[in-house]
Amino acid sequence: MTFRRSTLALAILGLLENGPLHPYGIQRLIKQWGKDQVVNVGQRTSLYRMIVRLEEAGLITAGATEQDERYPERTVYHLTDEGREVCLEWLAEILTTPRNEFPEFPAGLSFVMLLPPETAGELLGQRRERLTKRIAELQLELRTEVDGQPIPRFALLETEYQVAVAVAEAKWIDAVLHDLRTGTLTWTPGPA
Amino acid sequence: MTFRRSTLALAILGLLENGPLHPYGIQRLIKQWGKDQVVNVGQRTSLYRMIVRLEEAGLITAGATEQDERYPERTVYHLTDEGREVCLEWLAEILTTPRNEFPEFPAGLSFVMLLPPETAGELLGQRRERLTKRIAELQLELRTEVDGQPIPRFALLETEYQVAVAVAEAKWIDAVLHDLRTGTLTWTPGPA
DNA sequence: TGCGGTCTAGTTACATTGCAACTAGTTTCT
DNA sequence: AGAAACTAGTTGCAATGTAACTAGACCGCA
Repeated sequence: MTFRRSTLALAILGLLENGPLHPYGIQRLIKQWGKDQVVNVGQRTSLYRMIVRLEEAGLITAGATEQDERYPERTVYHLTDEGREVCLEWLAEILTTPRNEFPEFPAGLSFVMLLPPETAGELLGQRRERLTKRIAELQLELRTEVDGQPIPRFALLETEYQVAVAVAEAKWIDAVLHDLRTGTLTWTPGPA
Repeated sequence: MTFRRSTLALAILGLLENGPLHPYGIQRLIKQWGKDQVVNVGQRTSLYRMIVRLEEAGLITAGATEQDERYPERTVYHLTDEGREVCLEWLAEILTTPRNEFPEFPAGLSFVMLLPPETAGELLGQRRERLTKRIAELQLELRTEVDGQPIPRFALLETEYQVAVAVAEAKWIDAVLHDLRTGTLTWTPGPA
């Protein structure tokens, strides 16, 4: 019964290395640290369900239920030794092995020829604009300070990476837009 | 009842622009055109289910069932006008709007600080090697010929894009590896 | 001619994820 | 006082992913 790995499970285990925490606290922490950019915790449904499954699998255990007057009781979870192990294993696999996750943009690209080249150009132009904004946002994040101190670089690697990739995409689109304008790249629309 | 978009659904509609086809034929075509790099058709389960749902939604219709002596009967599907419309709408949204799909590598990166910096370096070094191979494979694909003719560029945009992104990732990793070696980037392992 | 391997063409079952909506109390702002 | 936003979940269904199983056809070769 090897537990199937996922970014959500990794994030939960990873955060619990930091100390025991209750579900809502995990979600808040992910958001506070900006990790919600790389881990999907939008709907808490998945989070709660994942926590249950992790407990069943023995990777985390429920500790005392904290009782604050004004909040409903909150069960605090701890990382088990096995959980710690699994977390590091996953980390190693994820870092070493590039894996195709079928994002939608390349899939869309592979059907551009259904559109007239001018339309394709307009659409990609819009994407280019949005990418510019996104890059600016990410770069802002790289420069944010907490208590007057910049965040240490090792805690921002994923953002750095996202910038690198987004910039590469933007450059590639620029090249394509150029070739569309000059007519170097063109096609007759419709089924190949 | 707007049909939820997905790369698989897009691929099916997109391929049917080309002419009516039976399920297995769709899968084969996706593989032949190398689109299986960007559209997940590994298990046919999803494909068959998607076809059923697309038909229920009226985006495709079952035509005659082709009867070849030696094969089981194969129902041929056609694109409907609505299907054609939806396909183009999706294409426009996909091309214009960058969307976060939470790949696992950045998620992993955001927990590197749990590992000792040297280990992180080794793991990323392995990734770098595999990326090199992957890039070579993709570039080979860009240069393949069919009947002595190179494939037209507009049919290879998604591969071009994948190369651009993979190269950017490789360069970023190189920079990180450099900074790890020089000690510019470091941290003390364990929970932050 | 029989054997293994591969291709064609699916189905069944179960695990996991994602999305939407609903409950219900609390704090904060205006 | 009322509206918005936060805390802290639950329920239910739709969609996707993963594994494994069936079953006939074809292909090379020993």
